[in-house]
Amino acid sequence: MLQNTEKRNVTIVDIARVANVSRAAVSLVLRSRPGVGAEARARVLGAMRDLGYVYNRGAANLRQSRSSVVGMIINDLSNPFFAQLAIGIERALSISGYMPFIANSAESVVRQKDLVRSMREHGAVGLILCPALETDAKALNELSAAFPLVVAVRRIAGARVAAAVSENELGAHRATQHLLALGHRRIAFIGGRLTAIVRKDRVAGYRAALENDGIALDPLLEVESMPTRVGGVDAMSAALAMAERPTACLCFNDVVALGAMIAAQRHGLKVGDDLAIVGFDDIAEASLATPPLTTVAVDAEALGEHAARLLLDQIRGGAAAAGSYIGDAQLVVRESCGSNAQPRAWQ
Amino acid sequence: MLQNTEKRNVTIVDIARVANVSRAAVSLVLRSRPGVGAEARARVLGAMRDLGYVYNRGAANLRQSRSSVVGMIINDLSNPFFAQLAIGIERALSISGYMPFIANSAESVVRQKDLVRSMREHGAVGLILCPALETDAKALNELSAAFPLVVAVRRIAGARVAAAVSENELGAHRATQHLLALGHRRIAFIGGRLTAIVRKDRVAGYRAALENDGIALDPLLEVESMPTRVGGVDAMSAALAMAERPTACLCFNDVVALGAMIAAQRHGLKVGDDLAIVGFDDIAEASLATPPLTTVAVDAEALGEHAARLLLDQIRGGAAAAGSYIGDAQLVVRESCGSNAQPRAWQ
DNA sequence: CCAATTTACTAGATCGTTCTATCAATCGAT
DNA sequence: ATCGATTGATAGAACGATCTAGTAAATTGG
Repeated sequence: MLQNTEKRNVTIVDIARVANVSRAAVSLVLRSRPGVGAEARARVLGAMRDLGYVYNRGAANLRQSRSSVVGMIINDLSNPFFAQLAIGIERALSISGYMPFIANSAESVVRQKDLVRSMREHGAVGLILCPALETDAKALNELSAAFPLVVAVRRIAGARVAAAVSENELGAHRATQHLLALGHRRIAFIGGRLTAIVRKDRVAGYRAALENDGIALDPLLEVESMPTRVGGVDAMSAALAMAERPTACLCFNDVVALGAMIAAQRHGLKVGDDLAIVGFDDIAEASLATPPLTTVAVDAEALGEHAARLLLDQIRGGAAAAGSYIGDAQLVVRESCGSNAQPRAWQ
Repeated sequence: MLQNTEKRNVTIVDIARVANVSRAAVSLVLRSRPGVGAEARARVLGAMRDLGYVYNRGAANLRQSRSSVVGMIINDLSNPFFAQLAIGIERALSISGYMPFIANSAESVVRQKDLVRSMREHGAVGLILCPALETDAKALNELSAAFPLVVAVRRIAGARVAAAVSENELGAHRATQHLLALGHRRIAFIGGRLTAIVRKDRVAGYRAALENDGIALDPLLEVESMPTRVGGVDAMSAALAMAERPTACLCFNDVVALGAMIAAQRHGLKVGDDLAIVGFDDIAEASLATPPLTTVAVDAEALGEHAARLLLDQIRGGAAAAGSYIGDAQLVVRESCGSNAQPRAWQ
């Protein structure tokens, strides 16, 4: 096998010279277009193999002034829900012929800003963003005006941007109704940041369900935390330190719920018997927890697929499209609110 | 704010015209190099802001024939260990001024191959690869000869490539010794693919520890599976269906161990009392499982950091460097092998 | 057999940036 | 004054692909 001489990488000019054709002919072969004969094509292919040619997509993009890379910025890759979402988006985009690049903002708005800039500089034709907490709506609107953008999972207050999110209010309403139907009257909302719209939506569903049953809201029962496992531990510890403990908790999401379960067990409570816990997302761990976690299922793959579709519409259809997708959120009853075998025994 | 006319994006030529300087001057300002006066620089900066200029890194890379993007291909982003590794690598690379792009091969060698090609085409200057199962060693050697490459976590049989891995054999040895010290004599190795070197190394440590105590190896006790949670469920189910059940299991990794715990609980066994389970990796879930999982801790962040360093050495130092890093693997005793409070009570 | 079409192929311009010269001032220092 | 540095600025050639507009030969068809 011929080795690259290390000083300069092989280009179509080298191929053209070896195959004894013009650059243009090589370019046609590369893109498998008609207009070049079988024997010439064979010579080109042979030369490419022999010289170890690698296509320079950057040069092609420069000339064509369009590329096929799209960016994907995830706020927290260590959260399995977002990892799953990233996988879903990646798959949907790559079967449409786009090359998605994933990056992790780790909930840092400054890192997120750098990443957005970098991806635009690298010629991304669009961006799917799971925005970091405290993302500025104005900056998002400006970005969206200049550039195909879809936000996923989290809407941002005041941002008029295409979005793929889920039925947060309805899902939380269903979960709360379930807890009410089980006889609970003192139900807490555990975790999540106050400023996050997702939390506001879920809290709205939670409050609506309580008020519908004529239960007075207690602000103390809405505990803030980071949307992480340790956040869940903290928030639940705070809730259990209250004078009048809740008997059931709707958690901001599953990782918070898993943290909350840890905290409850540390306090000697048996989740399911002494305390009911509901999560949100239905990540893989939820069904494997002890006890298995009752949660509101969000189909991350579907969310990813629709986010990808919204982005492609925008890329292909100009700046016109700015639709949105709202995915369903169904309650999945497991055992963290009491054994499934004897539901509503109190009725 | 001036809007882009949508037909053509603004370039340094536009900036130069507006600021009344040459392209070269704009380029100097962009890279904040000397050779342009204060007032001209101010005019350039103003024009950039007004026109909404975005730097075209592709064009710059083309001219300089070098870029700052490096690729990162992860075999399974849904495994928190690899997600954590990805985060570690990303952080290490980005503080060195490189722009890492993450992609997920989902254990598919064909997708992995496509991704490698795509990343080279996009001008990546190097690649950190967590190879998919069944990755071909020859292809890897050829790639490494032409291109800075580091494999992380998994070595590949026959591949002479820079690698950042962990003390798999020693770690498994330590874990097995721990189980032996607790009095176990029938110890299974659960999960992982037979062809994976990581598994071979861990099995080697497991066997060595058993033989060192004069315990005969039983091939039936080494159960293969996919290195996933469902793989763990399957493998443990198979192990529990055996005539002579194991009393302790060393699992290929933590996700397998978590799956194994599920299977054990389904069979009515109490993990820690009826059956001892040890994992490998120490992912975040390990300490939060019920019971908390005893495991062999691998520092994913450190592994990522060293993988990044190895790659940077190769990029900067030419093809010379091909060192490797082997990270420590310490046993972390929790409760999945019996309560920590009364260890070795049988002695 | 000649015009019209198709096929195979190519030279040169082009994308947006950086690099290499080169040039005209300005500034000291001989 | 004159020479050499230093500073500020610039024109034109790269980088590696694609696109446009064209040419020469082969094929069709009446």
